[in-house]
Amino acid sequence: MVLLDIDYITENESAIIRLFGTFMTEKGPKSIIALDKNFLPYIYVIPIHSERCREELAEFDVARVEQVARRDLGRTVQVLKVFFKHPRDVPGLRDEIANLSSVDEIREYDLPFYRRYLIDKGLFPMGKLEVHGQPVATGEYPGCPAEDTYLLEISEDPVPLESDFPELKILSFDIEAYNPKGMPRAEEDPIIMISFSSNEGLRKVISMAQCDFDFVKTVATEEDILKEFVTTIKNENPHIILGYNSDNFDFSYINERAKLLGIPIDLGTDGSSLKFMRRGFTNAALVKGRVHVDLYPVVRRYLSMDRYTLERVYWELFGQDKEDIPGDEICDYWDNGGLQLASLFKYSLDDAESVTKIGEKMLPLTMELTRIVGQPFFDVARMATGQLVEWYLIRKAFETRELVPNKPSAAEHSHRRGKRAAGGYVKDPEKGLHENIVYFDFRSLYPSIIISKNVSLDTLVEECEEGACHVSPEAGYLFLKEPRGFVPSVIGNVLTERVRLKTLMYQATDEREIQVLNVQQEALKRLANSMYGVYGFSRFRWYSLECADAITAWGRDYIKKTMKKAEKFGFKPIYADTDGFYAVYDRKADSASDPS
DNA sequence: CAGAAACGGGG
DNA sequence: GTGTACGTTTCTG
Repeated sequence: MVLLDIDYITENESAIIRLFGTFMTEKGPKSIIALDKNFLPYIYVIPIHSERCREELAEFDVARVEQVARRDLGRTVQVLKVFFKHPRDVPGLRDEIANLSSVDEIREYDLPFYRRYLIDKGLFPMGKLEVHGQPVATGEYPGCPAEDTYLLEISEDPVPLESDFPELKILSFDIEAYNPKGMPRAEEDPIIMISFSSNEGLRKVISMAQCDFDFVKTVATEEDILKEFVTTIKNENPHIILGYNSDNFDFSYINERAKLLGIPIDLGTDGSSLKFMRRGFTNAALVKGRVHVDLYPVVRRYLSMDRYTLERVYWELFGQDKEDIPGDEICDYWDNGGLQLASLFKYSLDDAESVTKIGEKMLPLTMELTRIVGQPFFDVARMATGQLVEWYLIRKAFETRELVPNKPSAAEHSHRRGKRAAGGYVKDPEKGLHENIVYFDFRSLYPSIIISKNVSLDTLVEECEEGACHVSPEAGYLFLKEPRGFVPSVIGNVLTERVRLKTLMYQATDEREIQVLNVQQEALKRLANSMYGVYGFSRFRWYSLECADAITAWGRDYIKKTMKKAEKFGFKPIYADTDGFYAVYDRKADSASDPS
């Protein structure tokens, strides 16, 4: 099966992991839910005194305790792996355990259960895996009553398989609501149209209004629009549902109208209804077993524009204007009928089709990041790059038996924000119109410094033998040359893998293969380029003012030295920023030979 | 000027 | 859900 999503449910006081997937049958793709009953949540406890700690832990209602060896800041430590009976036990018990007199510190106590599962089992969403086990009749598990879904209880660990990009069915939708007073209010303003577009050619607009277009499906009431909305999605059975600002607008609006009118929006492959997850101050709309992706946050992250309206994004990606009906005129177009109503139908469908097109352009990168970072597509599509890097490192830490540093407390966070590392070197540009400009820049300056100077939390030392350390300019921080630090080794591997993929890409002849390799190396580039920020980002688990400071100090040192050298050859710098500078060639100043 | 509040996308 | 965005712009005292 291809792993689309993951969560867990509770039955008889214990947690059951649900792997939502899809597999091919002769009749087309079929949804599958694989259940795993054999995974327990755990945290690490670093004891002051191991025996005494085990005695104190015996008083707690935990499943079991194991002693294991892990790496922490360059040292091997013996830690206790404390298993709990249920994820919900963790928040309460961890604090009590942290306060025990025999406990120094607790670690990895706040990783969501399903993410822990993916990491520990070596599974990657959007990748293939093999599952073995017993089929289960639907209805035997809470929340698994969907008829068309294959339900399986797994008897051994899922086996991850090598796989190409999965071919996924994408269904986009867009709603129009009646809005006589500006933005529509869900308590009173009805939905008047819902349009669909799929990557398999579906074009459909549901409305209670009539129109001659073949894509229009006319129904009697708003209730019927919502029912037809649910039926269409169930029939199309897409892997991915796309919208634009659908987390906060379309799905929220549909949910509120459906509640008001008593229509169930049971779109999940387990038969569950639409859910909303609070992510900070914003919502994410969740359809179990399918991946709902809101393209708005995706586009905001990957494209740099002044505005992110659907029209602007479409223009940016395809260089074409899109027909637009200003928001406050939609109710007039609806009320006036005739030609105006017809163009409203066209506009609505066009929006859904634009979403499909934008999705086809933007999703491959998100898909690849999902397969590298190893967290659900749903989450990756909504994660900031800092989060992506962090979850990538957490997985790498598990693979190399490193303990993950804790998230900063609120106090620690504000303390970190108080003092920030100095930035890159900037030389203000010299005024005037310059000719014969040359540009010099370091390729991936900061990642290169991290690797070559072994800048890492576990290599930073107070003192060291002559020649055994890299010494940073200015503050003089010491980083051991050996062994390789955790973050430098991860960045090193990412860059090596990227070089390998680029080599394969240049050798490849198949157009599709070239495209895929290109997206893969792009994803790694994105990851490597965000990784240098790990030390400077105040929310980050691997934050280190010393490391951040050392990196920028080396950066300033390199750029200034390079500029000085360039000046000797007659290049006069006119502007510099962080990892590069602009210079004009001044023949008179050139004391050396041919500057080329 | 600093800190608080609003904003984004959507109709 | 082993949880609570985010970075930037505009307003206010």
